[in-house]
Order: sequence, then structure tokens, then C-alpha cells
Amino acid sequence: MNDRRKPYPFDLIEPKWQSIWNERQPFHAPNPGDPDFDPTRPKFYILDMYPYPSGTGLHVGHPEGYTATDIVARYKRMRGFNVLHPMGWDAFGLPAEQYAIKTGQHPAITTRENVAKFKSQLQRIGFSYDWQREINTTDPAYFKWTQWIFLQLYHSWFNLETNKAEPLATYAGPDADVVRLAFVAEVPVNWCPELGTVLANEEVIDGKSEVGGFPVVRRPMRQWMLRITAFAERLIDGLEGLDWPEGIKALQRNWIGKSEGAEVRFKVAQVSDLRIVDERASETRATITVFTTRPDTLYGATYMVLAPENPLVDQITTLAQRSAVENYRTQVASKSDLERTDLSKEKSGLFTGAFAINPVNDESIPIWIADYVLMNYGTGAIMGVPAHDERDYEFAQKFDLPIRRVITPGCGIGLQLMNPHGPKKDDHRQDADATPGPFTGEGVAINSPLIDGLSTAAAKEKITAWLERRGLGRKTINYKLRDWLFSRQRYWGEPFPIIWRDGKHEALPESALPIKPPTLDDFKPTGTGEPPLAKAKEWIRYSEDAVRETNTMPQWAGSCWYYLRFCDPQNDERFVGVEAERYWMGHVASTGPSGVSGALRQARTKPGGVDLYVGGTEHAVLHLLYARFWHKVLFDLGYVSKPEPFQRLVNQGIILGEDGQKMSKSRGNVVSPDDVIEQYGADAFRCYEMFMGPLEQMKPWSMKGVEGVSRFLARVWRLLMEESQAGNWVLAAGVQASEPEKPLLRVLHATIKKVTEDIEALSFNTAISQMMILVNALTNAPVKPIPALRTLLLLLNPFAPHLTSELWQTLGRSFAGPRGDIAEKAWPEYEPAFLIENEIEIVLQVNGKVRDRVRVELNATDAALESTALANQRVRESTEGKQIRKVIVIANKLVNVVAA
RNA sequence: GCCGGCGUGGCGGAACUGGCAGACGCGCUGGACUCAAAAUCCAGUACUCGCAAGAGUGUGUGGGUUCGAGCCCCUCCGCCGGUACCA
Repeated sequence: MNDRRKPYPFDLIEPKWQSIWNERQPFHAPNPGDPDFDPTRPKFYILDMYPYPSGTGLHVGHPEGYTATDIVARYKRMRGFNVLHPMGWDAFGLPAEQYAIKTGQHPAITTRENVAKFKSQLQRIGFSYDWQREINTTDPAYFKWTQWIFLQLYHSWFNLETNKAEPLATYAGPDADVVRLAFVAEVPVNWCPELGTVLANEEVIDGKSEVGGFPVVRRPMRQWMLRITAFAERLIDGLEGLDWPEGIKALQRNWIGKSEGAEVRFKVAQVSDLRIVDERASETRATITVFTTRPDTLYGATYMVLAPENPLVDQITTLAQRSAVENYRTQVASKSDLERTDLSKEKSGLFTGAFAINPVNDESIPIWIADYVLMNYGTGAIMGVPAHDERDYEFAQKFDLPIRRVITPGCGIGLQLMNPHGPKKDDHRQDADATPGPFTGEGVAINSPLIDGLSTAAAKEKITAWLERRGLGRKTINYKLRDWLFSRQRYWGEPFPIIWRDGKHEALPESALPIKPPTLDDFKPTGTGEPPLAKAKEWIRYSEDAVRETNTMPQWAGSCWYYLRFCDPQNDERFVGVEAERYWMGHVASTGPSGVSGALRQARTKPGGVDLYVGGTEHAVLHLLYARFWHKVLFDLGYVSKPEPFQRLVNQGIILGEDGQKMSKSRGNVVSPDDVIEQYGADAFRCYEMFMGPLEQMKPWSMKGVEGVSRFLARVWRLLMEESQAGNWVLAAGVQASEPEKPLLRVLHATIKKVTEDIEALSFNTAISQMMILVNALTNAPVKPIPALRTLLLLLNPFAPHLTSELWQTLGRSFAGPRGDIAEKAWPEYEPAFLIENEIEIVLQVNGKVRDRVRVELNATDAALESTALANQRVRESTEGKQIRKVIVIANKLVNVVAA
């Protein structure tokens, strides 16, 4: 038998309890209205980022966050909360489809197999999910509602006046299609030839696809878009009240990329002077609008640049320049995104032959085109201010364009008024005339008649107002955020509930949902940009005169609202029941179970929603931004009760391989949870994942570390159990129904306190350390008092649920006391009185250096402590021949004698 | 470049609110048990000097504030993540 090699019989205990949990469903959370629902308990919604069930199975990174949430879930249940702790599958997406293309196996089959594998792996770890709430995004009963939410977007618009999404019924304009939140647009998109699909901006990294790392090119295509840009401001504002890591908030703010500035209109110089080719242009005097964050530098504009793709280029280019311009535009168009964003490359550009008039001084400045100006930001046109912008400076240097300084570092009048003591020293460190490059900081306007002497802030305001009065410009805000490209040319995704008739799109009625994808044998992308669904000739024919939309939704669609479905997963009347949504996603009850300390109560008064969401950073600008967007739309339309879905977010750190490198197949350093569980058991696996270090930190795996934790659990086992002559595990003789002695009692209650506080703070590694200290103390005690053992088992239960369930049951069979399942017992409370000692050790310092440690009575007076210190032999030696200047006494801590 | 995070023994990491640096675990050393090994238990383990008692040094670098700094402020260096011609 290999039994002897196992430190304790986890291989028998763990399957036993897992099947008990499976049978009795102790972790099922009833909804309001269900017979066994207890409305007196506060709710706690704790969510994991559900996985994409890949063919390779779970790796040790997944269960890190899952274990953390499981500990909190189990702990909260013991504290008397109604805990919603669900799990599901984000199963639409590329890998299953690509596997299908390779093998011919239908993605639905692949998905079913992978889900089964993932589920059994998760169950082997002993997670306390409410499996009755399991969801799968590829299930028609689920994606019916994904499609339904799309219809809500389709039938809504963003009302700028109310700053809200509203049903189209409130829209008074002539053409609803131009305002829908879900709309069709012909735009330059990220086309990935290798994947045969378009991708969202968020899915493109360094010019390559996030999935697979294939090159991505820009290409104009007609696609479904979601108007996320309408929510840009609210998506930024909403971050403020969220308890999220600062880094993730910064990432989202950065991605949305708000910048305040002004649009300025430049007239193109008189056509008659320019011999314009296009007759249409000769009739209208074209204007070019630029966006700038520095309208105060307007006098420094010595040229203008249009993006090569800017349609205005056709109107203004002179005959002489026409072929050269066309040439340049073709050149730029052929470049991949990667080449175009290559920073090290030199600036390129071309003069169009046209001139623009600077509205502040009527100066004629040349209009260029250059690929450093992007069509998809601002207006696709800029004013070139080489004296005060790095890129413009570089461009002007290269093409010998004039550079005019209009800002000087230092304080302007505006600033001086606010700061009567004059400029700070720092403002002088940059001498304007000595600095060779552009000066991009703020300062004082010069050579700018309208604003001379004004500080940057004052100058911006004045010049913008001046432009606005004359209709030459206006204050505006620009965002980097683009509308969300929402269609994909893939098979394995949600079909759109849309048909086309006479070249116009139409929504299908709700009663037609779900729209299931057709059965196909060939899932391959067509390569032309036409979706694979187009191959299903039967399916696409909706009626005599209408065809179905053949694009599918991106993988993010399902995950945009799965946390809502978990609240009410079987509802077939509504995407989530009103009451269920209000309960689980609403306010947290203001009063919780009694006997909770102040810090814990404070945590409970937070606004609600998902109370704790744990997952990786990789979704910072994808899932987490998209889901917030959908949630806000649903909130505006009155379907959900809170404007934000995830109140508190925590990112778990990456687990590295044993070699300190990122885990990867090619490095051969991947650790499989199955192997670890096989060798050490699920409880050891769970505890090790938590003992490695702080949850949010990146940390390397260590099998030796697992062994150490496994030894700890074995010691817990042997506290209660010993091997009989016959080789059976029996209750140990030292286990007795006595009360713990005082020193043990102190450790016990210190442990209750620390473990409780540490779980609340998600500091699981230190909670385990403290339990190790308690176990060491119990091991050294000749008698193991049952009350102390019971408390230990309760504290350890969220971490090692199998082991503690088994030992609890064993104790219950042999001794009087609480019976039944440990998970239903109340979390222990500590007694502050037991923590107090009569005598404590304090430190004696001389000039901040420790010289001795002495035991004194608790709460000894400062005077008593001072005289103790001054009388101390070692303190006297160190102060010999010196004069005592001062004595600092910190009660119950230390005395510091300052001597010189 | 910009934004965010992090630098503590041989290793993973502790240190509440500025008050004993290195908890807990790994590893290592020695011991007990054993014919032997494994397992288990006990003791030691930051560094330098010392037989020892002890002394000195020490939280990436340099400075500052303080009776007292791993923790607060400034400088620099290194690492990780994100982002990048966004006007």
C-alpha cells in the first residue's frame, strides 16, 4: 500500500466529503421567495472571473483566485451571511473553433468535453460553489438573453441632455439609425487575415492579435459597433467610488484617454490662388478643423498637417502635388499598423500645395500630410507648433519649417496674481533660450498679441473664448476610446438577432430568441471577410425578401452580464428576476451578525453590487470596461438597480514556475493541480496556494513549499489521531475534554483574532502562519483540550475543508458537544480578556539602540518605567560618562534614554 | 517617454498607526528514534569579529525629517506590468 507514504489519509477523506457536498448541496444559496430563504441574514456576493474551458485543462493560476474566494465564501457563511458564490463557463470563442477547423469536431462537442474536465478539476479542489447556478454562455437558454440585451442596445440611444441611454421612443430626430447604441458603420477596422476576422482595439496588442499574435491590418469594412464612447465620461466618473486597485483604475482612465482642449477652424486659402483641381472644391472654401490641447500656442502654428486618410486631402491638394500626394497615401496605406507605429522611424510627410489661414493672425501656413497624424483621433488634422511639441519639432526640423516660440517658461500675470510671492524657484530651472528642443511645459504666452503675458491656463481660456465668439472654434473634450467593434467573422459565437431587407437592418422580435447558429460542417473563415455563417444557405434565408445577419458577437458578449445571470440562472421570463437582482446586486444590509468589530462593520456599509470580484489583471480594459458599459446601459433603461456592477475588485498575482519564469509549455515548467492533489491532497494544494505570499503578488511555485504545508496539515491530523497497533487511525489519547490552560488560551484567542482579521483583509498567508503557531503550541502541550481543538478546526475549515470536516465529525462521534456539519457552525469569537497579560516585556534603548529587555507590570506608569530604565545595569553602562538629555517613554512598549 | 507596482537572510515571505527587523514556512547543520533508511520529534540558523559573555553592521543607492525610519520626504539605480506619434 502506498498509504504509508501519505502523511494523512487525504485520499480517503477528500472524495468522501466531496460526494457528501455533491449530495446534500450545503452551499446552495436560496433566492428571495424560495422556501428556505432567510431574509434576516445579510447577503454577500463573491465572484470569480469564470474561465474559458480550454482543452489543456486547469493550471495552478486559475485556482489561486478561486481558493481565495472560496475561503471568504466559507468564512462568510459561518458568519451568517447568505453567500452567492457561483461558477460557470465562458465557452464561446476562438480556441474551440480553431480546434474544430483542425479536427472537424464540432465546437459544441469540444466545449462540452472541456467543461466536464474543468468542472471535475474544480470539484476535486473542494470549492463550495453553488453548482445549481452553473451557467454556460453557449447554452441557448443563456445566449437568448445575450441577444436580448443586444436588442436593448439596438433599440436605445444616448440622450446628451439627460446624459443617459433611453429607448428610441424618446428620440425626436429624423433617422434613428444614426443614434442607436448598436449601429452599423463602415469604418477602418483591425482585420486579422490569419484569424479571418476583425478585432476590437482592445484585442490588438502592438499591431498583433491578442489571440495568436498574428499581424493585424487596417481595412475599411461595414461592421456592427456599440456606442461605448457615449459613456466615456461616466465610465471615468464611476471609477471614483469603486474599491478597485489604483492601477486598474489608472489603466481604464488611460484607455478612455480624456483630454480637454479646443477645436480651431482654419480656412483654406483662397482657391483662385491655388489652381485647385476639383471644381466642387473651388466653389466652397474648405475649412479644416484641428483639435489641440494647447490653444494658447495658436500663434506658434507655422504649418498644418492632415492625416493621409483624411478625405479633405482630395479637396485641397493642388494639381502640381496631386500625383506625389497619391503616391504617399498609397505608401502609407500599405504599411501595417506595426510598421506605422514604429517609434524609431523618422518622420515622413508631404506638402499638399495648399495653405490655411491661421484665424488669430491671418497668416498663411502650408498644409502637409504626414502619417504621424492619425485619422482616428481628434479631427484627423493638427496645427503644427514646432516650438512647443516634440513631434511637430521633429517634423519641422526634418522639412525645414519655421519654428516660432510663443511660450516662455516661468510665471505669467495670471499666476502671479494668484501667487503674490512671485515665482517659485523651480520655475526658473529651465532657461527658455538655452534649451535646444521644444518647450512643452506650461509658462507665459509671448509673441501672441491677444494673450501676451498670460499664464498657460489663463491664455487657453481667453483664446478659446475669443475663437468661440467669432465662430472659429470651441472648447471640446476628446477621448482616445473608440466605439466598440462588436461583430466577428466567426462561427462559434452568438448570432445577431438581426435580418436585412432591402439593404436595411431590422431587429427580430424578442419572441424569435434565441437565434441559434446553423449546423455547419465547415467552420473555416472564408478569408474574404465574409463570415462562415454565410455558407449556411438555408439558415440565412429568413424570408422571401430578407436574409439573416451572418456576423457573430465577440467572446466578450457573454461575459458582459454573466454576473447578473448568476443571480437567477434558470429564469426564462427575464434575463434576471427583478427581486433576485435587487437582492444580490443591491445594497448590503447595514446591520450584520452581532459581535463584529468596527473595521468589519465598516466594510459592510459599502454600496453593494458584487461585493468581491477576484481575477487577473489581463481584463483591465477588456471585460471590466465592457461589462461596466453594458451595466450602465441596463441601469439607464431601468433593468438593474446599481450603476456599477463590481464594487470591490482584487487582482491575484501571476504564479510563476519553479524557475521563476512565467509558466509555459515550451519552458516545461507548468505545474498541474491534478499532480499536486494526487501527491499531497486538495487541502494541501489550497493551503499552499494561499501560503505562498500575498494574493496580489507575483510569486514562484515551490513543491518544497507544498510539502511544508502538507506537513502542517498532517500535524493537525495527528493532534487528534494516532495509529493503532492494527494500523488504523484512532482518536489520540491526548485528546481530552478539559479546558485549556491560560498560556494556551492566549495563543488560541490571539489566533481567532488574527485569522478573522486576516481573512477580512485577504491576507491568507499570515492567517495560515498564525494557525501554524497555534498548532505548534498544541503539539507541545501534553493534553489536547477539545474546546481548543474545535476552535482550531473551525478556523481552519475555510482553508482545509475536507480535513476539518472529517476531524469535526470524528470528535462529534466520540465526545459531547456540537454535532452536525462543521460548515454550518458559527465562526468563533475571541475574548479580549484572554489576550491580556499581567506582565509584558518592554525594550530599553539608549539613543535608539536596544540595550536590554525587561519584564514589567502591564500599564506601568511612565515614571515607573523611566526609573526602571535609568536603574537598569546595561542602560547605566551605555550612558556612563554621558549626560542624560531626555527620556522617551512609550507605555507598554519601550523606554528610550537620550544621552550625549 | 508616460502611468501603475515592487526592491527585506541561501529561498518564499512577516513587521499593527514611525517603536524589539527577519514571524511562519522552505533549505541547511547537529541531535533523538532506527540494524539501516524514510517518516517523525528536538535544538540551532541575517552577516562580521569572538571559545564565550558580548560587540559591531544590516531592509536597492545617496541624502533629509525624528529621541527613534523597512515604514514619512527628496535623489538616483534596478526589476515587473501597462501604454505609446492620442496633438
